[in-house]
Amino acid sequence: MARPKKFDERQVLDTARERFWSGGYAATRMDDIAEATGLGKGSLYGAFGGKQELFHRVFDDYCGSVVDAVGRQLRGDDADAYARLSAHVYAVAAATAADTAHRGCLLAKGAAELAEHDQTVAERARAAIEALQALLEDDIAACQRNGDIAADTDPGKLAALVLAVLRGIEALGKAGASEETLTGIAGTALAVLPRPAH
Amino acid sequence: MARPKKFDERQVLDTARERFWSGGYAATRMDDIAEATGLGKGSLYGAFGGKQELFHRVFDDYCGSVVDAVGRQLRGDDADAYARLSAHVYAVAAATAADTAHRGCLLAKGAAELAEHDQTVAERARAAIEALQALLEDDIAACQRNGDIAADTDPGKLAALVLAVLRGIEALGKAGASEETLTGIAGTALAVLPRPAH
DNA sequence: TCAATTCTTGACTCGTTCGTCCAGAACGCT
DNA sequence: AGCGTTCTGGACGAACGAGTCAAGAATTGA
Repeated sequence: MARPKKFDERQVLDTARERFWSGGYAATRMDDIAEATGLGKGSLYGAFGGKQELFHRVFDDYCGSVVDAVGRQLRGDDADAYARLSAHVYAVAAATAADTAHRGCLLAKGAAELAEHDQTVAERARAAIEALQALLEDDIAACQRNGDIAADTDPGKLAALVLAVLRGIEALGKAGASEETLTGIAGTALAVLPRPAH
Repeated sequence: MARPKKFDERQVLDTARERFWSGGYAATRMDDIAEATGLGKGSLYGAFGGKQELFHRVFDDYCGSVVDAVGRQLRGDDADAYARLSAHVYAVAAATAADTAHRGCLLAKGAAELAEHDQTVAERARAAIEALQALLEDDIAACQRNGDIAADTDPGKLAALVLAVLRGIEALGKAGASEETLTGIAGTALAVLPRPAH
């Protein structure tokens, strides 16, 4: 019926994510993205609408994939709940330390740059954070059922604390903290979680 | 000898801070700053050199004032060390919640936007974070001497954890967390700090 | 008062960047 | 093959923003 698209939308979004991630929104040029993807600007605008809309697509995708990935790391049987929590916290510290370019997380970076002036970004970020907290809360509740964490503490409160520590690890990583420091924070955070008596 | 400056450098820096803070670096125009201060662009460039140099001045100032302010909150006698720590943690949560514009902290925002590509900003942010950690460590060590926190935990590790929580509170605030959530995190973080036996 | 010096103003230059537009290409259907 | 439709590429327009510059203003010392 009509000429089919020559490019893979998924691939273009990935490339755009890469650019926005390392440069930020304002500093990334549409021409960059066009060149990086090999697309002409006409195709780019035709397919995605404009810079802001493209960023929203990328940001949404990113938030979704982060929540998915964390979900895969945290969901499972009660028996392994604490091991999964511990692995996740250390994984975030390691990933942040390994990010030598200090790009941090696009969720945090995008929110920092745009949340104040872009309602859509703000809302999406809020939703993603809420989802992450829910995942943590479920896992912590499982830890409590399994006797790995004291049952007399509100799992929601502990989840909020752990989430804050994770976001803090990333912020410190962006500010140049060493891998040792970040791993140390992960360990200390896990160590101070209240254990059941005996 | 020569015509004296008509403007107050301090005031210009404050105005520039305001602009950079709410708009970010890339999205803030020198014309904006010129208009906001009432200065002509010539004076602005004559006095500060250029956009990047002006931002560096603003950023340095900001980092210095944050470290100073925290220092004033945390330094004092051993007897009040825990009260000061507690007050500080709650103060950060309250301040973040009160920041309805979700601007967050310029230190975090600037680092997020520029640390990857601007060596000077990265270095300054790292130094500020290190100074904050040192202040926390001193206060926590005082708490331990006074018997408010278990003495068998490395104060440096606890300080790193608390710092991560504080940075995390701010990150969550920017993502839209409620005052209740933020205050809750502050309380939970203080509650899980290890107490001396009896 | 005059000269020397530094500050001020805003118009100007020049590169940059978003978004548009259009001629032509690729495809499926008849 | 011919046609309608959609995609492609890149030239173009228009606005914008960083930094410059030159003419004039304010000030002190002689």
